[in-house]
Amino acid sequence: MATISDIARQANVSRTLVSRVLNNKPGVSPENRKKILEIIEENSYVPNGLAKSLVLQRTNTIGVVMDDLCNDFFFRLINGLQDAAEAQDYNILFCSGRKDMATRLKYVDYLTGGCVDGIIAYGSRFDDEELFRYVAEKSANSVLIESDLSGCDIDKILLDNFHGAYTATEHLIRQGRKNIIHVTCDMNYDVGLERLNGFVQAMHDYRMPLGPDSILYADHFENTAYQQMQKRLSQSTHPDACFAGADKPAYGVLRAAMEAGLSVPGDLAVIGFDDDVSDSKDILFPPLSTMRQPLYEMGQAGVALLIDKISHPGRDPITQTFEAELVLRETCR
Amino acid sequence: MATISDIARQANVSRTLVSRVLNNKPGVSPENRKKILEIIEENSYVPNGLAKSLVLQRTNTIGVVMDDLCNDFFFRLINGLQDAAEAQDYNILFCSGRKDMATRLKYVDYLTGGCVDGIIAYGSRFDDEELFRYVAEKSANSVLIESDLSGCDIDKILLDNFHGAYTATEHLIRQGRKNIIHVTCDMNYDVGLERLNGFVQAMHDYRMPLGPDSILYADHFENTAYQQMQKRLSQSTHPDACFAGADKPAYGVLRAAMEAGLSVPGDLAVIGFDDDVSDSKDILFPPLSTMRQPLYEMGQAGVALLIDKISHPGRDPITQTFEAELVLRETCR
DNA sequence: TTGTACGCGTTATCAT
DNA sequence: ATGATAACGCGTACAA
Repeated sequence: MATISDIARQANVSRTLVSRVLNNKPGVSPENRKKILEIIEENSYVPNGLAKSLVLQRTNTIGVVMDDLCNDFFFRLINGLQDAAEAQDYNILFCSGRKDMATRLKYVDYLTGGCVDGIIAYGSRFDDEELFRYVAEKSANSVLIESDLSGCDIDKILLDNFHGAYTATEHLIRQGRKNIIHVTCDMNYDVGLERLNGFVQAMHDYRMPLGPDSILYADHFENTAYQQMQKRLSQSTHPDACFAGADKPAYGVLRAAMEAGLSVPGDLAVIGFDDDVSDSKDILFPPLSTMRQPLYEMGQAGVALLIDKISHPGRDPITQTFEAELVLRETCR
Repeated sequence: MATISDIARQANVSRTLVSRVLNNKPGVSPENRKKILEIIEENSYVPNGLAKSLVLQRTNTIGVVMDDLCNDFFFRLINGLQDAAEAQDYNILFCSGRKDMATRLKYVDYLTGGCVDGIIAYGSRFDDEELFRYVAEKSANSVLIESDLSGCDIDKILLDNFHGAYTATEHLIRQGRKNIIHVTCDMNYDVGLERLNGFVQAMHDYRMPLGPDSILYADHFENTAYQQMQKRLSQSTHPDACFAGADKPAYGVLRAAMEAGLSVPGDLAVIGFDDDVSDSKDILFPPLSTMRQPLYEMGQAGVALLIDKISHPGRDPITQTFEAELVLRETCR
């Protein structure tokens, strides 16, 4: 690996001149500039970013920690993060902290070790809390997305899951539905509880019946919700509307309903959550009404917040909350 | 940000001692070690990895470049990469080089700038070739997965797509199928062409009829194959077997066939490629027979190759080829 | 326009 | 056991 000194030696100039050429700065004679550029090309020299960052105290790089990368659901989020970062000439790095907490914390240590200017952590799993607290403690420049960690001076991008769930439920109620149920998403995530709470609150506010059969506990797989709904439909009284805590369970509900011969949205209206475009279900099922989570915008906002924090060290933490938007499609008119 | 000098000053010792404590090395009195550890804790000090890597000329980090991260299909690959890397105490970083070539090359420049010990590049899109050549040229330590770039001294992990396609087609032929068709995956990728070639070669070797209707051009979406197959089934003669270039088009074929009232595998046998477990189609469709691509193992092997190259600089490039495995499920017995 | 010298934060060598 | 010093590769005042 050639260094700047090697280049300087070959060009018979000082490292200063080479540095100036590298950074397109003035103060180099045209002849020298030309000669230096040639030698750089010859050696296919790449400046050492470590040394540069060390002296500049700045890497122009953002690190992202999330528990799982390869999930279609994150498509919009990752695109939002990347677009915003690259628009500001930041590199963006992704770490996947699956597995045990020790590995996750090791990645945070790695990232806080100087290779990035700031960290974005995504997720809302209950057992991720330790990770997020660690991030908040170790790194001055960090923002949490989707995780409402309390008691930490840290920037946050949140979605109002409670309000979104409330809105969806309210819509079903106002539509005149009488027997509304909720199928939860994975309750290991904060969002699961928040959405459940929103549902319950809306039902309560409108004096709607809420019994043990009103809530079906599922997760973010289609199958679980499908099976739960099958069981539910074997009972004598059928629900006429369902708010699901995520789109995947909503599809499970749809399948069970259609197999049971129910018409959608006639016999059963369905609203999901997230607007998870990962699956091309449009042929199998009627297009799903859902609470659209603006993940792209949330990713963008996260990066904006982080870059703002980087350029204004010590400023007070900011929390930015996004609202989910009711998108009405075929399963609920 | 506290530095090692800050810690040393507060502890009234030299940086040397602090460094020894940080790296669990002997030569520090118990009292000093205890005091230093306390002060490190107090300041929640994290050593600067940049400076450390600079002097050690080693980062213990691997960088991965791929065009798209958030795709369920990469689940096994990413897990293989991570498991292998972390087992050897390497950090692993992911960069997604979507968008324009300039951005992609920028990430390669970034990675070759010293922040990683080696680079793994994944993909086989035709227009990625420039990227891969750039990687091969700029970084001594790099391995390409799934891309058979010619004329480059670089380690490669390949899948024998031709042979896999040949095997699948051969199986259908030996099963006594008479009218076999191939539905391609995205032909913008090398793998698309290789699998098509394998199909054609097998058909040719066994003297099977091969006409313009024998090949349906699709991509890696379910819909395209679905529509192509619908069209194909509107013709008078129906195929009795189909080898699809990927699992998603295979599902499209299945759907069209089932909607047309064909029995599977009775009227139509189907074999896919990849064993893409991303979708939970098992309820909708009979479990798909497929050529399983050992992505997890390929990821592991890629990391192993890279680490080997790092520890044996200058060794000759190695190419490792994996075979796809025929997994027989319901759609073809 | 050009070059010298110092500092970024760390580890390693060699003293003491 | 402890500490001073050089080195990693780079940017940048400052001097020439």
